[in-house]
Amino acid sequence: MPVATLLPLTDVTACCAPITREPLGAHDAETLAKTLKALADPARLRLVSMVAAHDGQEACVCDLIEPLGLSQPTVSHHLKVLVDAGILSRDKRGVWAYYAIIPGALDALAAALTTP
Amino acid sequence: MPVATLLPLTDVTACCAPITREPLGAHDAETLAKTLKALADPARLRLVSMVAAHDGQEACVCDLIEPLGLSQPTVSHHLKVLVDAGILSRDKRGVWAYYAIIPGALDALAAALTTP
DNA sequence: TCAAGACATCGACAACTGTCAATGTCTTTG
DNA sequence: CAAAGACATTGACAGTTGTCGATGTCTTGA
Repeated sequence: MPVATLLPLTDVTACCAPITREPLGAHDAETLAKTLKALADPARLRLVSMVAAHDGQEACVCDLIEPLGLSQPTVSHHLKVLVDAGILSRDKRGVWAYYAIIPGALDALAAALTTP
Repeated sequence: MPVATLLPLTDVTACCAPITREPLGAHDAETLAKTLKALADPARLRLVSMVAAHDGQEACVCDLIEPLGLSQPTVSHHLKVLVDAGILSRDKRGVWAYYAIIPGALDALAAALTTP
């Protein structure tokens, strides 16, 4: 398994200048779109905000299923999308998998959307 | 035709607190997701940045087709999605339709993603 | 070693999305 | 009025996505 696949699929942190500064190249647009797509879903937005608001800024899947109102496989799927996008981190401790927001990820995304 | 459909389909400006402050409600998540979905496409991201970087912060469809490399109907379609999401405005002058970024729209979106 | 439980993965299916060719609408100009 | 041109709309199609039930994997505790 190549190392690259262990890294976030989309690294928006070092992606591109704010989109209102200069025309976005095709490649940068693809990268930024992938990250935005990961966030552009009601269930995933709620997951991110639930994780952020949880005690210790982390939460396990079992904390998220019931308030979200979706099945366990679906919640796992959404969390995987967010991890692959570099928005959440996953830390397996014992039987539980704890998810947390990667510091700076959302800010980097926001920065790409605005004029500084 | 009810008046409501003339307004932006998603009004993220007055949508919700930053998603990292408190768990997002189902309705707010839906609203925010709709706006993000509008932006979460490479072609539309490039359109937004091309419009922003164009002379006078506005551009007509004919300015955008060739650099984007997509067909005219497809470009029109993407522009409509962005207008419906409240990100771009459309101003028809003569034969041309000029699109511009609605001031504050992207900033409101960015603000919803970060802790202030 | 076995049972229970937390989580991930798989397979399937309906719904949605991006794209284009063809066509329609409306404005300008000859 | 007729022709040309800018843009929107329609219809169709392939590809993607969100969801769930069923099943697999791994850890803990008896």
